[in-house]
Amino acid sequence: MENKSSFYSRVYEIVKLVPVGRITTYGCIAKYLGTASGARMVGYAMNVSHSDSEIPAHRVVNRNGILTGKHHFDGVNLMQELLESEGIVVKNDKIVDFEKILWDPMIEL
DNA sequence: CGGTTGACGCTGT
DNA sequence: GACAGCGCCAACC
Repeated sequence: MENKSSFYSRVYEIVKLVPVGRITTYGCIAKYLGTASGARMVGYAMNVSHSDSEIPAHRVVNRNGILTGKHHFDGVNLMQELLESEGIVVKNDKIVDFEKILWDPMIEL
């Protein structure tokens, strides 16, 4: 666990801890980091996460369970494909049973 | 050191 | 119920 001062590094660690078949939200991560209002920062951190191929950014969605960041992937369908590949059902760019598979670091940790 | 940005969230109309 | 605007905080130029 590298203790990086960068806010992003912390986000990476959280996302990496998300188990397969589960997802988390920007707001939950932001809140867990102490910056509840900085949900945008979490999303921005994911953008930088491209340097780290170990980060399943597709498991991170907005608080509605919508694949808001799918546009940032290699392909618009890639994000949904990855989620479905892990057993997550996605419909209309939204995660089905989103609340059921939601993995909240504040609760799980 | 200051301005801009950004994969969000909430409240108001 | 849908849409728009504002706020937040941290990194980047």
